[in-house]
Amino acid sequence: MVDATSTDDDLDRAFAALADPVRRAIVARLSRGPATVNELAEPFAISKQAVSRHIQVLELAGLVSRTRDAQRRPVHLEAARLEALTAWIDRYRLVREQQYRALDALVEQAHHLTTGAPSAPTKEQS
Amino acid sequence: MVDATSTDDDLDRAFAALADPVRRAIVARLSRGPATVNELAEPFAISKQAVSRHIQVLELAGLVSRTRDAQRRPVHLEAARLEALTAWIDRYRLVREQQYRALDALVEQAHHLTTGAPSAPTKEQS
DNA sequence: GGTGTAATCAACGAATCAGTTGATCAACAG
DNA sequence: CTGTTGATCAACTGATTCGTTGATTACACC
Repeated sequence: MVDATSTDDDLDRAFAALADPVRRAIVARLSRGPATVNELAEPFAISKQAVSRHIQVLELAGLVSRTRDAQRRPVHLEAARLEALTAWIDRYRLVREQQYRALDALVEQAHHLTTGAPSAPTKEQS
Repeated sequence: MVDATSTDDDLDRAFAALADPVRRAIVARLSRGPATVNELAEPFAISKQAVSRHIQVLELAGLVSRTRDAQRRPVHLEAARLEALTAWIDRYRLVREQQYRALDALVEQAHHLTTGAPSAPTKEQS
């Protein structure tokens, strides 16, 4: 099992890496198996160098790794880092928000009561 | 019941929003209930205006929403968008990569064979 | 009205990023 | 050795981002 707690820097790089449609497409493509830079660059209307840089960003984020085959450098997806991201999100997505939502309204009311102010009857401004 | 398939732009903004330790800390804090800008700004060594902007980024990403209470603007976490992110990741994290990993080595071998080159005397998979 | 508080807007500088083109490196093939 | 292919490096530009300070809006209390 992978270390569930990534450093801030790890998360920074990983989330930032996925904040780009080209890089997400590369991840999607790699989930179906490894590919070379040329193969990955083909679907896009940008230069091969740009794709190479995108891959480097993904690699620094730990989302992919590169092996070696002669001149080729097949890129592989690193599922572990993806799981680290879901691990982070899962900590907060099962939110106990709903109940607090109602509580928030109560606190608001309480504030008006303690300050003696009448609770505003449907704020409308002009 | 949120649309499980977010647009590229939605994902861009959401992932980018989480690619910052301050904003992630805000999300973490909000998972324990709504808070005002001042409350959210307190733990950080940056100006209140900067935090306000961070919240705006999160809001544009659909990760939080703001209600209204007099001068205060309590910020609430939007769990739905977080789930949209895990939904995207989950599509690729259960990767069939491992099997392709081995296949990759085979393809490499095949390449050497078809080109008549002697393959490295290493790979042996029973 | 006037004061104080919560929050945003506006303008600015420093830093980072995505893309480009041109040169370079490394591994083959002849 | 020469040529070709796969891929990266280097330098440059335009756009975006993060933080700052100063001014401004919106509301509440007196």
